[in-house]
Amino acid sequence: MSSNVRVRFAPSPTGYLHVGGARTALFNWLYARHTGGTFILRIEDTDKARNTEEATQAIYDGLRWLGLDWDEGPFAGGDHGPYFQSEREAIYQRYFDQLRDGGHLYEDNGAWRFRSPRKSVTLEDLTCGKIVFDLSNPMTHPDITIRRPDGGWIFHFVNVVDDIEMGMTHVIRGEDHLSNTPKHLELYAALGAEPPRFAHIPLILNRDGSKMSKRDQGASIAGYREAGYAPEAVRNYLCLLGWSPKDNREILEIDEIVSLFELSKINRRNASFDLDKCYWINGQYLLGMSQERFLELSLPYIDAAGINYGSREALVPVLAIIKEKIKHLNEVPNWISYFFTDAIEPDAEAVEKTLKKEGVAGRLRALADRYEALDSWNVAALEETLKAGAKELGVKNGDLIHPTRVAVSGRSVGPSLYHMLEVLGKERVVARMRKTADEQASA
RNA sequence: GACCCUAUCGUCCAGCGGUUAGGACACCGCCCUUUCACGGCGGUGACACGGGUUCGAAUCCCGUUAGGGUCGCCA
Repeated sequence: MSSNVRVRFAPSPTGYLHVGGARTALFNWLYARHTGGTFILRIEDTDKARNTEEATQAIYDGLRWLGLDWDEGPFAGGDHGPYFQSEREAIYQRYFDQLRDGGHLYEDNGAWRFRSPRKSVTLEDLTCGKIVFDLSNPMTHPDITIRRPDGGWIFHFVNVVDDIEMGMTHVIRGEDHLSNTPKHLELYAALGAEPPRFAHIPLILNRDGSKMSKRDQGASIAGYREAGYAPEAVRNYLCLLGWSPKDNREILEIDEIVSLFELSKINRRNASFDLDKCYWINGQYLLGMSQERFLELSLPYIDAAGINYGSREALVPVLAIIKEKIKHLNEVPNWISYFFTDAIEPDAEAVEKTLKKEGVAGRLRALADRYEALDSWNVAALEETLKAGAKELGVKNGDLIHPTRVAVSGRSVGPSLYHMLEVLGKERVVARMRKTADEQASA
């Protein structure tokens, strides 16, 4: 399916990729993919003083991480370039001349301003509906500046020019631009251009209702990667902020969201960002994803932690037993480290609570002996042996389970004990149990 | 202040003239499980307020209030 729909994400590289910006990009991308149109990335770097290379990179990284591929723009090419406003000087000059020759501009202290026709402007917004703006009062709606005394261009002008030049059919942007739209409409009219259709989407606020800014928790897209979120989970959550499939489902494949997505179904209310919900969705994704995907996503965190796992194959059974236990990928290293080293650093609290008990050393030795004698090393045999051992020793199952867990992993929390023992292997399990028993006996 | 947008559980969404106002997160119980999670069952919890319209309003209209946005030689 293809269409003539052309939409764009036009960030200004002055900070990091923010969830609000990512959501705007996402909705544009969804609409392009839904309609079979074209998604364009345009970098609005007209403010030389505030633009940075890192911020531009963060935009690329964030969009790629979320899987929002663009069809035209930096790296992608396209025949409507260049895609950096800083490289479009000649185009702006041409449009500027057109406006000036048409008598729409006047100079004011070296800056150039656009003379508003001072009429009422009607916007047929695809998500907000029909809105009429009365721009007749110059006190409340002053003429906009389009060019600085130093020759630099102002957002309103270059944004409109580029949307004309790049053939945009729809402009999907944050509601913070809603009040700017009548000015843009005046510009389109003065330039004799057909304006695109507009769709203003609600803003994302903090839990307390305040506007989300770069400093707020959860604001930076890069932060989600660092915190161990799966990109598909964050993307799913972002889709739900202002849009829904209308049938109470929340975890949806992106392909299905693409097919269901429509601008008219976007909410009108600002939404506040709920980190708890995003966290839960991430857990759901981790739970539901394939072992291969889990491995692929976990690897960077494992490598960063410097765990010497040998081969990917060695990682597979270990990751398989912790996958449903964790909610964040950055927890993976801590959950698997003791599978790949004997240099365990025991958790002091766990040792104190479960190992510093009367008779622990003896019980560990007794179970270690039984385990050593085992012919088949599997979950069923391990469980059976432990329970039989507890019976013979006259203790509760827990009196063996907890010390064993701490002895072999150094932690009180981990995967299912029997699965953990199975993957660890007889040799290491027996050795660690005996070593711990010796330590406790001599302590 | 002017203009614009918005108003359903604490949060995110359903609802679009007649529902015991539904789901999810969070929270609180219970079950499962001698770890931690997952899962299951149940519970607390909302139509901002005031006027209309209508036989009947969460749903339509007006006002008030509240929140957000815009009013830059930022984008």
